[in-house]
Amino acid sequence: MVQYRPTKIDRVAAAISDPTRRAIIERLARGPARVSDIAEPFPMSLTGFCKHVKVLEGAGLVRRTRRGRDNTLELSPEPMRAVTQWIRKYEQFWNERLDRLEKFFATNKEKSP
Amino acid sequence: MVQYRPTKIDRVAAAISDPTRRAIIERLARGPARVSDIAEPFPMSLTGFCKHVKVLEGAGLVRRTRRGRDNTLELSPEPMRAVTQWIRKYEQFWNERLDRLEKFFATNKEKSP
DNA sequence: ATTATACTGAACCATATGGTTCAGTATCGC
DNA sequence: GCGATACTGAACCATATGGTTCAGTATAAT
Repeated sequence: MVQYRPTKIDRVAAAISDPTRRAIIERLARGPARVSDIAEPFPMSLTGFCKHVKVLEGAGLVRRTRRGRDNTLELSPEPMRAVTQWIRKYEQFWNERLDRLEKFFATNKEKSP
Repeated sequence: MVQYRPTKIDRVAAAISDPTRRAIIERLARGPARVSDIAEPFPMSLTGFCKHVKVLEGAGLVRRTRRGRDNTLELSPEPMRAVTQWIRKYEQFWNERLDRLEKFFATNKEKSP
Protein backbone atom coordinates (compact mmCIF):
# COMPACT_ATOMS: atom_id res chain seq x y z
CA MET A 1 0.00 0.00 0.00
CA VAL A 2 2.17 2.88 1.23
CA GLN A 3 1.94 4.77 -2.03
CA TYR A 4 3.50 7.81 -0.32
CA ARG A 5 7.18 7.90 0.67
CA PRO A 6 7.28 6.79 4.31
CA THR A 7 8.62 9.47 6.62
CA LYS A 8 11.14 9.00 9.40
CA ILE A 9 8.44 8.70 12.05
CA ASP A 10 6.53 6.18 9.92
CA ARG A 11 9.62 3.99 9.68
CA VAL A 12 10.67 4.33 13.31
CA ALA A 13 7.19 3.61 14.67
CA ALA A 14 6.82 0.62 12.33
CA ALA A 15 10.28 -0.60 13.33
CA ILE A 16 9.49 -0.65 17.05
CA SER A 17 6.05 -2.22 16.51
CA ASP A 18 7.67 -5.65 16.19
CA PRO A 19 8.78 -7.55 19.33
CA THR A 20 11.76 -9.12 17.59
CA ARG A 21 13.07 -5.72 16.59
CA ARG A 22 12.45 -4.26 20.05
CA ALA A 23 14.43 -7.17 21.47
CA ILE A 24 17.28 -6.37 19.10
CA ILE A 25 17.23 -2.75 20.24
CA GLU A 26 17.20 -3.81 23.90
CA ARG A 27 20.15 -6.06 23.25
CA LEU A 28 22.07 -3.31 21.46
CA ALA A 29 21.34 -0.84 24.25
CA ARG A 30 23.81 -2.88 26.32
CA GLY A 31 26.46 -2.32 23.66
CA PRO A 32 27.39 -3.06 20.04
CA ALA A 33 27.49 -6.66 18.87
CA ARG A 34 27.91 -8.82 15.79
CA VAL A 35 24.85 -9.86 13.79
CA SER A 36 25.31 -13.57 14.46
CA ASP A 37 25.79 -13.08 18.17
CA ILE A 38 22.57 -11.12 18.47
CA ALA A 39 20.73 -13.52 16.18
CA GLU A 40 21.67 -16.61 18.18
CA PRO A 41 18.78 -16.67 20.72
CA PHE A 42 16.09 -15.88 18.16
CA PRO A 43 13.97 -18.77 16.90
CA MET A 44 14.33 -17.97 13.23
CA SER A 45 16.75 -18.33 10.35
CA LEU A 46 19.69 -15.94 10.09
CA THR A 47 18.25 -14.70 6.80
CA GLY A 48 14.97 -13.85 8.48
CA PHE A 49 16.80 -12.18 11.31
CA CYS A 50 18.84 -10.08 8.89
CA LYS A 51 15.64 -8.71 7.40
CA HIS A 52 14.72 -7.30 10.79
CA VAL A 53 18.15 -5.74 11.07
CA LYS A 54 17.65 -4.12 7.69
CA VAL A 55 14.31 -2.66 8.81
CA LEU A 56 16.06 -1.14 11.82
CA GLU A 57 18.82 0.19 9.58
CA GLY A 58 16.19 1.67 7.26
CA ALA A 59 14.69 3.50 10.21
CA GLY A 60 18.16 4.76 11.13
CA LEU A 61 18.02 3.09 14.53
CA VAL A 62 20.97 0.80 13.89
CA ARG A 63 24.31 1.40 12.23
CA ARG A 64 26.45 -1.35 10.76
CA THR A 65 30.22 -1.47 10.42
CA ARG A 66 31.78 -4.29 8.43
CA ARG A 67 35.16 -5.68 9.41
CA GLY A 68 36.01 -8.69 7.32
CA ARG A 69 33.08 -11.06 7.50
CA ASP A 70 31.82 -9.61 10.76
CA ASN A 71 29.03 -7.05 10.76
CA THR A 72 28.96 -5.14 14.01
CA LEU A 73 25.72 -3.41 14.87
CA GLU A 74 25.45 -0.34 16.99
CA LEU A 75 22.43 1.57 18.24
CA SER A 76 21.74 5.01 16.83
CA PRO A 77 18.96 6.26 19.04
CA GLU A 78 18.47 9.73 17.55
CA PRO A 79 15.59 8.85 15.16
CA MET A 80 13.61 7.59 18.14
CA ARG A 81 13.16 11.23 19.12
CA ALA A 82 10.88 11.72 16.12
CA VAL A 83 8.37 9.43 17.81
CA THR A 84 8.73 10.80 21.35
CA GLN A 85 8.51 14.35 20.05
CA TRP A 86 5.35 13.61 18.10
CA ILE A 87 3.77 11.96 21.14
CA ARG A 88 4.82 14.83 23.38
CA LYS A 89 3.38 17.40 20.98
CA TYR A 90 0.04 15.64 20.87
CA GLU A 91 0.07 15.15 24.66
CA GLN A 92 0.52 18.87 25.02
CA PHE A 93 -2.65 19.49 23.03
CA TRP A 94 -4.42 16.90 25.11
CA ASN A 95 -3.30 18.40 28.40
CA GLU A 96 -4.23 21.91 27.37
CA ARG A 97 -7.67 20.62 26.57
CA LEU A 98 -7.91 19.03 30.01
CA ASP A 99 -6.73 22.26 31.62
CA ARG A 100 -9.39 24.29 29.84
CA LEU A 101 -11.98 21.74 30.89
CA GLU A 102 -10.87 21.96 34.51
CA LYS A 103 -10.95 25.74 34.45
CA PHE A 104 -14.42 25.64 32.94
CA PHE A 105 -15.74 23.41 35.70
CA ALA A 106 -13.95 25.42 38.37
CA THR A 107 -15.57 28.60 37.07
CA ASN A 108 -18.96 26.92 36.87
CA LYS A 109 -18.66 25.70 40.43
CA GLU A 110 -18.06 29.21 41.68
CA LYS A 111 -20.99 30.63 39.77
CA SER A 112 -23.56 27.90 40.60
CA PRO A 113 -22.80 25.97 43.81
CA MET B 1 2.09 -12.94 9.94
CA VAL B 2 1.99 -12.02 13.61
CA GLN B 3 1.51 -15.55 14.82
CA TYR B 4 1.84 -14.33 18.43
CA ARG B 5 -0.88 -12.26 20.08
CA PRO B 6 0.14 -8.65 19.51
CA THR B 7 0.79 -6.77 22.74
CA LYS B 8 -0.41 -3.30 23.61
CA ILE B 9 2.86 -1.70 22.57
CA ASP B 10 2.81 -3.63 19.26
CA ARG B 11 -0.62 -2.28 18.48
CA VAL B 12 0.03 1.28 19.63
CA ALA B 13 3.32 1.56 17.73
CA ALA B 14 1.72 0.08 14.61
CA ALA B 15 -1.24 2.44 14.99
CA ILE B 16 0.90 5.57 15.04
CA SER B 17 3.13 4.36 12.19
CA ASP B 18 0.50 5.47 9.67
CA PRO B 19 0.19 9.17 8.74
CA THR B 20 -3.59 8.98 8.31
CA ARG B 21 -3.99 7.62 11.81
CA ARG B 22 -1.61 10.18 13.27
CA ALA B 23 -3.69 12.88 11.58
CA ILE B 24 -6.82 11.44 13.18
CA ILE B 25 -5.14 11.54 16.58
CA GLU B 26 -3.99 15.12 16.02
CA ARG B 27 -7.52 16.08 15.07
CA LEU B 28 -8.98 14.37 18.15
CA ALA B 29 -6.44 16.03 20.41
CA ARG B 30 -8.39 19.25 19.76
CA GLY B 31 -11.53 17.57 21.04
CA PRO B 32 -14.01 14.76 20.32
CA ALA B 33 -15.73 14.66 16.95
CA ARG B 34 -18.01 12.53 14.83
CA VAL B 35 -16.53 9.98 12.42
CA SER B 36 -17.88 11.70 9.28
CA ASP B 37 -16.65 15.11 10.35
CA ILE B 38 -13.14 13.82 10.88
CA ALA B 39 -13.25 11.74 7.71
CA GLU B 40 -14.28 14.64 5.49
CA PRO B 41 -10.82 16.04 4.58
CA PHE B 42 -9.27 12.62 3.93
CA PRO B 43 -8.92 11.53 0.31
CA MET B 44 -10.42 8.09 0.78
CA SER B 45 -13.77 6.36 1.10
CA LEU B 46 -15.61 6.49 4.42
CA THR B 47 -15.29 2.69 4.62
CA GLY B 48 -11.52 2.93 4.25
CA PHE B 49 -11.41 5.68 6.82
CA CYS B 50 -13.43 3.60 9.28
CA LYS B 51 -10.84 0.85 9.08
CA HIS B 52 -8.24 3.28 10.37
CA VAL B 53 -10.56 4.26 13.19
CA LYS B 54 -10.95 0.61 14.10
CA VAL B 55 -7.18 0.17 14.23
CA LEU B 56 -6.97 3.10 16.64
CA GLU B 57 -9.80 1.61 18.71
CA GLY B 58 -8.00 -1.74 18.73
CA ALA B 59 -4.93 -0.01 20.14
CA GLY B 60 -7.12 1.63 22.77
CA LEU B 61 -6.19 5.11 21.58
CA VAL B 62 -9.71 6.08 20.60
CA ARG B 63 -13.05 5.52 22.28
CA ARG B 64 -16.36 5.59 20.47
CA THR B 65 -19.76 6.55 21.83
CA ARG B 66 -22.81 5.97 19.65
CA ARG B 67 -25.77 8.32 19.89
CA GLY B 68 -28.30 7.47 17.26
CA ARG B 69 -26.50 7.29 13.94
CA ASP B 70 -23.65 9.48 15.11
CA ASN B 71 -20.42 7.89 16.31
CA THR B 72 -18.45 10.33 18.37
CA LEU B 73 -14.77 9.60 18.77
CA GLU B 74 -12.67 10.65 21.70
CA LEU B 75 -8.98 10.33 22.37
CA SER B 76 -7.83 7.93 25.06
CA PRO B 77 -4.14 8.71 25.36
CA GLU B 78 -3.21 6.31 28.14
CA PRO B 79 -1.98 3.42 25.91
CA MET B 80 0.50 5.80 24.32
CA ARG B 81 2.44 5.60 27.55
CA ALA B 82 3.36 2.02 26.76
CA VAL B 83 5.45 3.32 23.86
CA THR B 84 6.98 6.31 25.66
CA GLN B 85 7.82 4.15 28.66
CA TRP B 86 9.51 1.54 26.50
CA ILE B 87 11.55 4.21 24.72
CA ARG B 88 12.47 5.84 28.01
CA LYS B 89 13.62 2.52 29.49
CA TYR B 90 15.82 1.81 26.52
CA GLU B 91 17.13 5.39 26.53
CA GLN B 92 18.13 4.92 30.14
CA PHE B 93 20.27 1.93 29.19
CA TRP B 94 21.76 3.89 26.35
CA ASN B 95 22.57 6.89 28.53
CA GLU B 96 24.13 4.74 31.22
CA ARG B 97 26.33 3.26 28.56
CA LEU B 98 27.36 6.72 27.40
CA ASP B 99 28.03 7.75 31.00
CA ARG B 100 30.30 4.78 31.57
CA LEU B 101 32.10 5.56 28.33
CA GLU B 102 32.61 9.15 29.39
CA LYS B 103 33.92 8.10 32.77
CA PHE B 104 36.27 5.66 31.11
CA PHE B 105 37.73 8.36 28.89
CA ALA B 106 37.87 10.84 31.75
CA THR B 107 39.83 8.34 33.85
CA ASN B 108 42.12 7.55 30.94
CA LYS B 109 42.81 11.22 30.37
CA GLU B 110 43.93 11.66 33.96
CA LYS B 111 46.18 8.65 33.88
CA SER B 112 47.84 9.33 30.49
CA PRO B 113 47.73 13.00 29.42
C1' DA C 1 44.49 -25.42 -0.29
C1' DT C 2 40.45 -26.70 2.19
C1' DT C 3 37.03 -26.00 5.17
C1' DA C 4 34.25 -23.39 8.23
C1' DT C 5 32.10 -18.96 9.34
C1' DA C 6 29.40 -14.90 8.46
C1' DC C 7 26.84 -13.24 6.10
C1' DT C 8 23.78 -11.70 1.41
C1' DG C 9 20.40 -12.30 -2.42
C1' DA C 10 16.83 -14.41 -4.94
C1' DA C 11 12.79 -16.90 -5.10
C1' DC C 12 8.96 -18.30 -2.86
C1' DC C 13 4.93 -18.56 0.48
C1' DA C 14 1.14 -17.21 3.75
C1' DT C 15 -0.93 -13.68 6.07
C1' DA C 16 -1.56 -8.63 7.02
C1' DT C 17 -2.59 -4.09 5.55
C1' DG C 18 -4.75 -0.38 3.15
C1' DG C 19 -7.60 0.50 -0.07
C1' DT C 20 -11.93 -0.15 -3.12
C1' DT C 21 -17.17 -0.99 -4.29
C1' DC C 22 -21.62 -2.42 -3.32
C1' DA C 23 -25.23 -3.63 -0.46
C1' DG C 24 -27.40 -3.23 3.99
C1' DT C 25 -29.12 -1.22 8.58
C1' DA C 26 -30.44 2.23 11.66
C1' DT C 27 -31.68 6.79 12.63
C1' DC C 28 -33.00 11.56 11.71
C1' DG C 29 -35.56 15.37 9.34
C1' DC C 30 -39.54 16.52 6.92
C1' DG D 1 -44.00 7.13 5.68
C1' DC D 2 -40.02 8.62 2.70
C1' DG D 3 -35.78 10.15 1.62
C1' DA D 4 -31.34 11.55 3.29
C1' DT D 5 -27.56 10.70 6.55
C1' DA D 6 -24.25 7.95 9.10
C1' DC D 7 -22.44 4.54 9.30
C1' DT D 8 -21.20 -1.16 9.00
C1' DG D 9 -20.05 -5.58 6.69
C1' DA D 10 -18.71 -8.52 3.06
C1' DA D 11 -16.13 -9.37 -0.85
C1' DC D 12 -12.42 -8.24 -3.41
C1' DC D 13 -7.71 -6.46 -4.88
C1' DA D 14 -2.71 -5.08 -4.84
C1' DT D 15 1.16 -4.53 -2.20
C1' DA D 16 3.73 -5.15 2.25
C1' DT D 17 5.55 -7.99 5.81
C1' DG D 18 7.64 -11.81 8.08
C1' DG D 19 9.06 -15.90 7.37
C1' DT D 20 11.33 -19.93 4.73
C1' DT D 21 15.06 -22.52 1.75
C1' DC D 22 18.81 -22.74 -1.24
C1' DA D 23 22.66 -21.01 -3.49
C1' DG D 24 26.44 -17.80 -3.51
C1' DT D 25 30.41 -14.67 -1.90
C1' DA D 26 33.93 -13.20 1.00
C1' DT D 27 36.79 -13.80 4.81
C1' DA D 28 39.09 -16.47 8.55
C1' DA D 29 41.13 -20.60 10.54
C1' DT D 30 43.71 -24.89 10.04
